[in-house]
Amino acid sequence: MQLSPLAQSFVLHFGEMGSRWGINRTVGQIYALLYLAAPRPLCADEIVEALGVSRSNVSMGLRELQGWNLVVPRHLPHDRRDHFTTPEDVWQILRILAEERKKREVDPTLSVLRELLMQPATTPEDRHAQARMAEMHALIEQLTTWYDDVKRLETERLVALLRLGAGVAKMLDVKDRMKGRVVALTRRRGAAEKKKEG
Amino acid sequence: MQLSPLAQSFVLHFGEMGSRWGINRTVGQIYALLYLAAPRPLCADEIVEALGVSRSNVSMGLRELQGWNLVVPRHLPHDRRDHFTTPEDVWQILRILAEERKKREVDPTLSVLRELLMQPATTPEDRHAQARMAEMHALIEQLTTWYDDVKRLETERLVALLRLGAGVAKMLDVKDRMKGRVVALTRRRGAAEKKKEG
DNA sequence: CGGCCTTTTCAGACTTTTCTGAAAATACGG
DNA sequence: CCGTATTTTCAGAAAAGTCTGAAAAGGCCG
Repeated sequence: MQLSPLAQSFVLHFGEMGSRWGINRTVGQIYALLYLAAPRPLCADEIVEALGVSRSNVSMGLRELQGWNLVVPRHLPHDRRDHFTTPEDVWQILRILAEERKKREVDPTLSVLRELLMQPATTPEDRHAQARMAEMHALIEQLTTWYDDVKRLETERLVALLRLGAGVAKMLDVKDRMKGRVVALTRRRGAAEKKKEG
Repeated sequence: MQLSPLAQSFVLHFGEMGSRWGINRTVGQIYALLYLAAPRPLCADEIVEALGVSRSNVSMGLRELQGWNLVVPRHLPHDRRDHFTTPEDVWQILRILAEERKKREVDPTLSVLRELLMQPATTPEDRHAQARMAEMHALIEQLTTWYDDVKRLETERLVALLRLGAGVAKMLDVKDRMKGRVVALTRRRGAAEKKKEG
């Protein structure tokens, strides 16, 4: 499979971006290629040919991508070779990406912060340091709580929420003005257990 | 300045995480140190002593952090040396981080996608590739539009929005049930220009 | 200006990461 | 089982990134 200039540009761009995203060039390129091809699965040799990298490099890249759940293996009938593809739905990809990055980039920090906050602080410096850590911890908790909540929405609702944007904040004002009437309505639908209203 | 074990752990963790975040170890450590010390600014030599890295390394690290707007220089009276600190408010830090990461990690992709989508597609493969790119482009546009909207909120409101979480989606349901009454109220306050209702 | 203190630059040493080819392992049909 | 097709592993080459010390540059005050 020879890449068209169009696909080539896309693939090369993802290779470049790879470094900024903390993945390596080849991995970025493989992903880009599979993304473009989706839903058609490619086998390793097609990837080798399209990208001009070694077979072993592709093997390792595919393994890493599977570790991220960004690529899934597929078996085609009458073909012994493994084939690979990415989930087709971009919103699904977004969810996976968010989940995996959280797991790798946020969770470890959260757990270190928790641990350090448990330790007794003896000096004023340490007390100050813990106060700073507590602020960071609270922020991350708030973000991850929001994320855990939002990620459960079906895509259609997630899109609606995004489209609304800051409009939500305005709705909060409205809610305040309505002195609890919307809240009451929401409760009636069994929705408001988890949140604390103003 | 000698680091306590508590501060040490925090700093080392940020050093480690640095690689996953696409920044280097020293830069991560310098940032962690300044974050803990904030609002007290530190001079380069204090950083050198605390981290045990070379003066030149600190100089480069500080420059990078200034490029990210995560660290700002300060001049202390009666001291010719430059001092540095991070913004004290974690929400402010979050905003800066989001903005800079978007600039480096999202915007370039968005512009590549736009460019590639402008090009005429001749083959069926290219048409398919462009369709895939269009999906990705639409997703990113939606996310950045939401982000541009939300980032303008004052912190207090942003927090309220986060606390609400997926509750927003429930509010959307309520809105539907109320057959436009909330929308009308919102409009009266001049908030709903930009969004398309159901 | 000249001396002193501070910061920046940068060539190259060092470290880490990426990539490859060759060999080993695995899977599968006959 | 055997032979073939395919994938994985891995040692080391290559590339990329990080860090340092020495030297240059910058800035300030007398």
